[in-house]
Amino acid sequence: MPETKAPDASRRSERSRRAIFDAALALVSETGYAKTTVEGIAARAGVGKQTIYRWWPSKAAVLLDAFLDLAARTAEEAGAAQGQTELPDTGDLAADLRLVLRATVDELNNPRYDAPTRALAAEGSTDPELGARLTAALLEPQLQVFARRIEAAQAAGQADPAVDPRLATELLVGPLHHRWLHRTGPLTHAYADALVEHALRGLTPRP
Amino acid sequence: MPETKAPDASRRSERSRRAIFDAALALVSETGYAKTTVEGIAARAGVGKQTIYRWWPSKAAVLLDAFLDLAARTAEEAGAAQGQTELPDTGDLAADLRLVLRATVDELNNPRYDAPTRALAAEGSTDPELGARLTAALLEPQLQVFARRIEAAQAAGQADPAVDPRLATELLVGPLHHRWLHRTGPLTHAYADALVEHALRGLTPRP
Amino acid sequence: MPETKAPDASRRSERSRRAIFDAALALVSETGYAKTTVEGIAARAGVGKQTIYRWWPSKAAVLLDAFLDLAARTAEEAGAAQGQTELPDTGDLAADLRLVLRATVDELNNPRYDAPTRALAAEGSTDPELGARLTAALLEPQLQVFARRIEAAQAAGQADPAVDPRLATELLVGPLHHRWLHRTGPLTHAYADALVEHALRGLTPRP
Amino acid sequence: MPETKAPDASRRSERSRRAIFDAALALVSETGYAKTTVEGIAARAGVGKQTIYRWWPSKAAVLLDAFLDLAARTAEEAGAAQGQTELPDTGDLAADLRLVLRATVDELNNPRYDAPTRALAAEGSTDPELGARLTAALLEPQLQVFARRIEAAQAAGQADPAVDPRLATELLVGPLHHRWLHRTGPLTHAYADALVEHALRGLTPRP
DNA sequence: AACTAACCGAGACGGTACGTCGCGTCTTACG
DNA sequence: CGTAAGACGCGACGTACCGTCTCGGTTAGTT
Repeated sequence: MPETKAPDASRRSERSRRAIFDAALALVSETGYAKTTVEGIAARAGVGKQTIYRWWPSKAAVLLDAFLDLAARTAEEAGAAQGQTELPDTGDLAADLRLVLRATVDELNNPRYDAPTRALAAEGSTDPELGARLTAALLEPQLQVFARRIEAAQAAGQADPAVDPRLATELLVGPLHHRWLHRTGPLTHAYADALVEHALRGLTPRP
Repeated sequence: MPETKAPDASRRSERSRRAIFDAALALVSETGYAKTTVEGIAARAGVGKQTIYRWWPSKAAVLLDAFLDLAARTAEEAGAAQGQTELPDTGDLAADLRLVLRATVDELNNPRYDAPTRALAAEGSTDPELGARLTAALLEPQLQVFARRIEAAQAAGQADPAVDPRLATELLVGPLHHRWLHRTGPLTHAYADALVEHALRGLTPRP
Repeated sequence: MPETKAPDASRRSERSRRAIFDAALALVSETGYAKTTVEGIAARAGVGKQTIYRWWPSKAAVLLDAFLDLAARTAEEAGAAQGQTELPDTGDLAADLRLVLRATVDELNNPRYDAPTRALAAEGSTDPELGARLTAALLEPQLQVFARRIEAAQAAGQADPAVDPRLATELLVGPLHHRWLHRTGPLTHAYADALVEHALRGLTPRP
Repeated sequence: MPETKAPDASRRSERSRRAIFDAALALVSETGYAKTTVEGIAARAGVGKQTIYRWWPSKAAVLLDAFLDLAARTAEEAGAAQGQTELPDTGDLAADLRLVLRATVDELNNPRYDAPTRALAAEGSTDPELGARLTAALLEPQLQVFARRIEAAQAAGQADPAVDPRLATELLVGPLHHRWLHRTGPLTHAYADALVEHALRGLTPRP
């Protein structure tokens, strides 16, 4: 086993965990990721540094968990009942995709999420291990929302069954992320709509 | 006067500049961007730290210039005459796009470019100023290659003139970068071809 | 009441006490006093840290008790009946002093005692409270051995009654400890003998 | 060579060196050796920690040099002209020894010297390397003062030439240090005088 | 040909943060 | 309730780099 010393998770202080998440998110929002330090997080959370290092290997890992926790709480208070993993299916594929893509645009425009998301994306692109966790926990579920809706559309004869749903998803999300990440243009609902329209033309079933 | 201290560029040591670029690229490739330090670059280049701080404001700026220099040299020895600014126009839009997108795939797969590119993308996504320089110097020219070819196609009646060439470009490049950055799938020529095909269906002129 | 929290000594685990003493002495001998930690003692003794802190206020106090215990056990198995409190009186003062001083030399040369004794002496010289306990428990009894024998000699007319027995004792023990503590020379039986001789005779040339 | 990285001593900042000495001595006097930290010394001296670690291996080494420096400065402003290494020789051995031993008593009673001296003695008794430096730099010169005077007395027929001057010195200094270190009695001029008298006369009753 | 002003290598400096160690307290589960 | 175990807040450790700041020692471009 690669673990040299496994702390007893059952004795973990929930109080500290929460305080660390809050402090981490607050500091990243206020001063940016680069200027956020483990020492600073510990001080702000009223926690010993060791308590951070006991449970996380790096600043990035702390922020990832903090962000995951934030997302989970947000989702919980929003979707609550039916679970956040499901997507709308009104029968109108374009309309449904627009809805979700517009939501994605809103999220990327939300300054509360922007800073940590950029920081995590940056760190994840460099650190493969963290990138994998990040992808699995945040990106993949979001992509699945699109992919499943497209599969449903294919089953219903509304979309070309020959197209890989995965590629179709990337056709929608890829340009959006690209524009966001490189700040090469404004992220608007109109842009989301245009993306859906042009991506769909490629998916429209052949007569 | 914005500059507090303007070093005399005419007396600058070309020898040191080269050595710093080489050291920076080597260290980023070998140990990663995060573990690369200004001190390390200076030591490896056999250069005083001050010589770095005299000409660049940050590690990222050094790496950006180093990478730009690498790209310029590579382009020079490849395209020689007219350089990378021109694009093929065989009359077959799909074929031309495939050609360039496949080249992009090859570049992203080249480990020599992978590490610095990721590092710069990461740093640029966090630091807006650097991001702007990065986009202007590296990303934008590449996007222009696509955009101009698409405009030419529109002028020639091979593509729907109603589509924003910029958006069309993002439809091609966005998914590719997304997959590369998040390592969510293999980057192959087949993938490039599929991207071109489905993006084009959206661009095909209406009967 | 001076004690804020008086643990019930009657329920104390003798097993743990022994284990702590053994671990403490072993660690001090093996790695030195400075590198010996309460945590290390607890781990080696298979004991919770709290069990140490419940009964001792500091690392030095543990070691003092451990050393006292060691001394007691050693004395018990050696002197058995009347113990170390009595001294030989053969009528020959010089011979008796030589005997005891040689024993002291042997003790200081014994590596088993050397490390803890040094550690305690060091700690005691800095921490007055501990120093007092240390002196009372270890040093004073040893000095009394000499002082009483000298008093007896004075009573028997073998020694100048004008001399303070205490000072005479220090004249014997002081140089020995000095040489040991500062490692300024070898500790041998010959040295012990010379000390006795000159302390008794003085430096004044004989007529 | 055992040195891994030798800093360039010629570029050393005298300003920092002085500030570190002052801070170290002040802190030891004010809060005691145990509570004095390298971090604290650095902060008080307005110096980076690395500047301390660059030139000294440990807190004890800093204090040793600081104390040596203090002693040197004190000696300089006191003995100035003829050099502090020489001793009085009035022809009366007892008087001369009393004079120097009384001075030693005064020094040990001086609170300015007491704390650092105890700390160094403690550390030196545990750390052989430091102890050796300490002995060589502070203790040995002091002992030489006595030893040389006694040798002169032997040459002049005032002292038994058969006695090892070294042992005679220890007979004087040992008891004094013993009493000081273990706080087993008051350090007075009377005590110094008594020591000289009995060391010279011996304990043997006069005929 | 000497002067001089800049860059250059080297690296010491005041700092900040790192990740680790040990302190002494507190909490949990067991006997 | 004493105990083994160990998480916790805390403080200091010794190290790594930061970006600034002298130091000589080359190199130009004047004088």
